[in-house]
Amino acid sequence: MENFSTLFPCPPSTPSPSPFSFLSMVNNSSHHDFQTHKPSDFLGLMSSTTATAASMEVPASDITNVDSLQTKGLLGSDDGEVKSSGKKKGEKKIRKPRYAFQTRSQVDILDDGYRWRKYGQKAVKNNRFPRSYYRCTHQGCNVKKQVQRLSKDEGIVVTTYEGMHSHQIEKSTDNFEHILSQMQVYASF
DNA sequence: CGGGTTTGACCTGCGC
DNA sequence: GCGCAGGTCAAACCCG
Repeated sequence: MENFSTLFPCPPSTPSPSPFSFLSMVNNSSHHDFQTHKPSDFLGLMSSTTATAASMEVPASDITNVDSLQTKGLLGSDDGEVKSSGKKKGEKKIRKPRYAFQTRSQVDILDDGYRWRKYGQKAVKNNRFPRSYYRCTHQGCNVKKQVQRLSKDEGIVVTTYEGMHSHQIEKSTDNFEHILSQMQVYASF
């Protein structure tokens, strides 16, 4: 759980069906090309973002990459094999790469434009907040996400995405696009 | 009535 | 093998 890959590829000119299009690249091996940002720089910028976003009613206001996460057991690795030795005899269990955002938000759910259905909630060890499990409701799209609030800082919500969307975004995400645009700015540092 | 949420049970992997 | 923790299922429930 220590070594996660970069969270914000955000290539400047990628044709995308949604602000979260970079999630569609998770099955692309090139995601290793993306560089990690220094968490200190990143978080430093975030504080200003928080104020801005808060005044715009966005659901989530700052975003950072998982390299700064130290929550035990919160995330898997980025190379598709989340479990350390998660393989079955005969066929190996393929786990999709997972990508996490750390966001500072009053609400748990980021309105990323896709429709999600909650399918589970679990209490997490060493965390007084439960982890929620969501699946994309679009037919044939089995993207999942987990949402968890950090117990050490309850203002921070970690959203972990697994898989890629196979469809267009389903509703307007003006607010979220604004966040994404800000993310790109930060990513350029 | 359809779609989403809640929640306890169940499954699986892992460490001891 | 056992117990624990994470992840998923599915029935019941809720709500527009």
